[in-house]
Amino acid sequence: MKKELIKIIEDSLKTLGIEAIPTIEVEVPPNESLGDLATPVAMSLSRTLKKSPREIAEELVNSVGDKAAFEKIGIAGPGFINFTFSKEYLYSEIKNLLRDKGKFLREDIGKGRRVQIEFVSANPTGPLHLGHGRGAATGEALSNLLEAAGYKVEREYYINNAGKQVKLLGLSVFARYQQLLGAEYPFPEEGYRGGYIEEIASTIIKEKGEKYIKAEFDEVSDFFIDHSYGIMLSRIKEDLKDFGITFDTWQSERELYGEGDVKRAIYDLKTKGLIYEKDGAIWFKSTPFGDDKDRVIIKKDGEYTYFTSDIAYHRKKIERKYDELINMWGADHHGYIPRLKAAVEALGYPKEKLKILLVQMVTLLRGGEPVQMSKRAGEFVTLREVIEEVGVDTTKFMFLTRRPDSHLEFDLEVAKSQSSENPVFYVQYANARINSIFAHTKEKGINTDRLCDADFRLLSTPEELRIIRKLLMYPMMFEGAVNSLEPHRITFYLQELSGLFHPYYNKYRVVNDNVEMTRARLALCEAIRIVLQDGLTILGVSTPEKM
RNA sequence: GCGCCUGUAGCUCAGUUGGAGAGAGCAACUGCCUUCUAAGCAGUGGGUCAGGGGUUCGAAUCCCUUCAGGCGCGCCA
Repeated sequence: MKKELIKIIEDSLKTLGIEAIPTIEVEVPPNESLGDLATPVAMSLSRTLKKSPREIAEELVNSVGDKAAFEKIGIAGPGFINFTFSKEYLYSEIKNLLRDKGKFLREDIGKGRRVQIEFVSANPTGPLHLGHGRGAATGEALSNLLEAAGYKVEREYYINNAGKQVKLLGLSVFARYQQLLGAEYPFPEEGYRGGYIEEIASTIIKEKGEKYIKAEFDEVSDFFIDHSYGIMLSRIKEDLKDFGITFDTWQSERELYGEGDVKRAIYDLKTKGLIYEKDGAIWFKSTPFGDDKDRVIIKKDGEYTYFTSDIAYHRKKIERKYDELINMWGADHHGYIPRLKAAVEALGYPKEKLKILLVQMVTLLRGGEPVQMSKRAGEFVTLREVIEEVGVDTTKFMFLTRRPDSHLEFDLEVAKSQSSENPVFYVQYANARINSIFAHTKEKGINTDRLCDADFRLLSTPEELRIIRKLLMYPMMFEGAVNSLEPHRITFYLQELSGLFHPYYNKYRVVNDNVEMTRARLALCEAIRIVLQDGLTILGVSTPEKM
């Protein structure tokens, strides 16, 4: 719809002999009585052509070639050109949708380009909390969206299993282990205090008995660390699975050390003269690449920093030759962006290749009161608890009806009390109702084959035409969502589409005495169902047959 | 102190990358189930787009500034 219009506008500009044709912008007019689509192009041409916008608009309108596609073309306001498509055009497009939905719904924007999306990547030192859930839902929806747009998408989870944090996890479990067996052992100051630490300690007792009692931690640390983080990681995987999130690859931080990636990264920087020593530590000269200070990559005590392995990690990503890299981070890591981009650029890669999307914090409330989310203190509500309390689809929709970079207040009481009113059900219900209509046709023995051949001219009520127009907007909305990397646009679109269907359903009977009319309306319902299911699938939300 | 994000209806949030008279859901109130699912429908009320300047044909959107909230500024991850 949009593409065709742009072409028509371009053609008529050419007929007018205008040489410098700008990128034609097309938008939806604020009021539907004005038309289906509008362009402000006359206004932007006004300056270069030294003519008034309305004058240009009139010339442009007069030179439109394909008049049959439009019912009317009007000029309004300061010089907007409003296009109202003809019914014939709408009918032929809806027919295309039904005939070949893949071709209609999909815009091949990616053209097979490879993109890797790294998201969640929570430290395996505790269960996933709600903030991780937001990243998970958003990352999954974005991945699905890009995949639908013709990108080859790889979803990756980066496992921080090498540093101080997993060591602290091991030590926390070790301390609990000793305490459970009645041995005196001081719990680490900064240790993880959640109940899961004790659970892990108990399983170790069950499996290994008192084998490690009164041992030195340093001697058994490998076991405690590996065992503990292994359990945490498998729990995280369970949580993600139950939340409906899948990953293609799991990159381990340890592996980067084991396979020499870290050494190679340092070597690369060294040969570029970007490494120096100061105060007993080794530094990476990141300031020439836009960072505000240089960064330590090997500490005084000989240990690497987290940043060092991250450099290696991103070097490896780039070596894998993705056309684009997307990292989805919690917004609390935003200060880390300049240094990582500096590293990417220092290694000789264009930093535009790496896009870092921030997902803002989730403030968890219960009845208006903030709930603590500190992992260390062990007081936090897990993602699992939330989805058990309010449901997977509702939780996802809570996240996907918001811009990722907006702060979000998630009140458990509100989420629960509203869960039956949640917009997700409104959309799913529209789909379920349509299923129900088709179930009804079966009982009545109505032929639902080849609905694309129905007589669309029978769809002439304002409601029906409005629905058709909305359906035809889907590709335009889809393209916008892809280009801006904003899956939440789909969420809003689906609500709007459902908001047209429900009143229609209420006012008109799809299955009625007129066979041809029934088939035409069934065709419309089928088209709605196709779009609803496509959108919900991209969002990672289920499409129940019945509700 | 510096940097990033946010401020739109009572509440939670959209606002198509600068477009036309500012939207949705929830909450409140009034009606609608013997016919394809009432998780629905029809209707009513609700705004200084945080404040102030600027840029231009045109600003919730861009720039400056003030205020408010959140988050960062480690040889932690």
